[in-house]
Amino acid sequence: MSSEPLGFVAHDHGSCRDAALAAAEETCALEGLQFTPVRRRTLEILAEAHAAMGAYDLLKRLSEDGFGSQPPVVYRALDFLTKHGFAHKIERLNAYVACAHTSSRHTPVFLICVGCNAVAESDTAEPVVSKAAAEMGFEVKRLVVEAEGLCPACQEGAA
Amino acid sequence: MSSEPLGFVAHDHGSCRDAALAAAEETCALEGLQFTPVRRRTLEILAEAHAAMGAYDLLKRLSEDGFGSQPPVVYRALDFLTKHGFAHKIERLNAYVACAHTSSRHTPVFLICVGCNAVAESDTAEPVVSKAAAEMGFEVKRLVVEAEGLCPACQEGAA
DNA sequence: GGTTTAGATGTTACCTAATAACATAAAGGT
DNA sequence: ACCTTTATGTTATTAGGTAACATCTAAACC
Repeated sequence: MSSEPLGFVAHDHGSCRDAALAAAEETCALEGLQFTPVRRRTLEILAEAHAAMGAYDLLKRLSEDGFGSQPPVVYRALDFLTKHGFAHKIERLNAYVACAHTSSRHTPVFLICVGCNAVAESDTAEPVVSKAAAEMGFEVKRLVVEAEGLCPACQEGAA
Repeated sequence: MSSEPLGFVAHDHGSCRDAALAAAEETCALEGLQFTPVRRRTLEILAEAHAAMGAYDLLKRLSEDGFGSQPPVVYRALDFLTKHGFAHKIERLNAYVACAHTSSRHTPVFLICVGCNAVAESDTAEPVVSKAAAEMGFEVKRLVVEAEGLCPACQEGAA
């Protein structure tokens, strides 16, 4: 459960959740951030799902758990989680995932399987773009790299 | 107007439009695709705007021009244009741009200026991801690479 | 202890993005 | 001419996201 790419291999999602929560808890304590019940629960749901979830699915789960039922509830929690790197938005899917790299800040690359909707997170995309950007004098603040395709299991299924 | 990165330099948008339309026209003739009035007009609007446009802004323009006024009208045109590479979707913005590389198929990298909303398109991102993907046995079908930041002009403005 | 203030949570109301399902109208092939 | 495919248009609905405002809680201050 270190920072190596987790990929599409089968594994225990329970320990993913624990790791994600523990990491967030620690960071929040360190930086004086409020890891409140909604925020905690939101991350927990994401980490357990271990897949990209839409904001409204997430919201339904939250309201079933006794939290507010209106969109701002979930969007504020997601703002917090993404701002501090505990979760990421998958732009291609308008959906959210718990961060799989509990260690530190990074420029994630997402691999989205169109067969089973699993999402794997891998590190270090930075170098790719910097060349093209530099040529134009463009200063990169944030980078989105998302690959759609087939994970190993779904490649077999397709054949 | 070749396939070199156009970037954020000032240039004649009129000739961009002509180039984009000519290229689409040619490809459609070659491949037996129907470059119908709505599709043509949609690409034309995008190419003239020379910026990312939301689907609903585009739709308003189309309906003012006498085409249908309901969402599917524009989404179908956009499906056609993006499927054949005449336009691209900017996932980060839920918006669409005419393709700046009239020549051939490519894996575009988009540089999105958060200062002025200009979008530049550059080529070749492929190599970046292939390594991470290969490590996990992931087969990439489509790649989204979008950098947010500041273009040269807006960097000066910020200072 | 009581007060002020900032941050968090909840609501209503609304806007933008996108798709499903169905009817009609042209093109294209035989 | 006839049939089939592709394209266009509609209505209706779902998903994604934000603005504005009221309330509550917890530090921080006196």
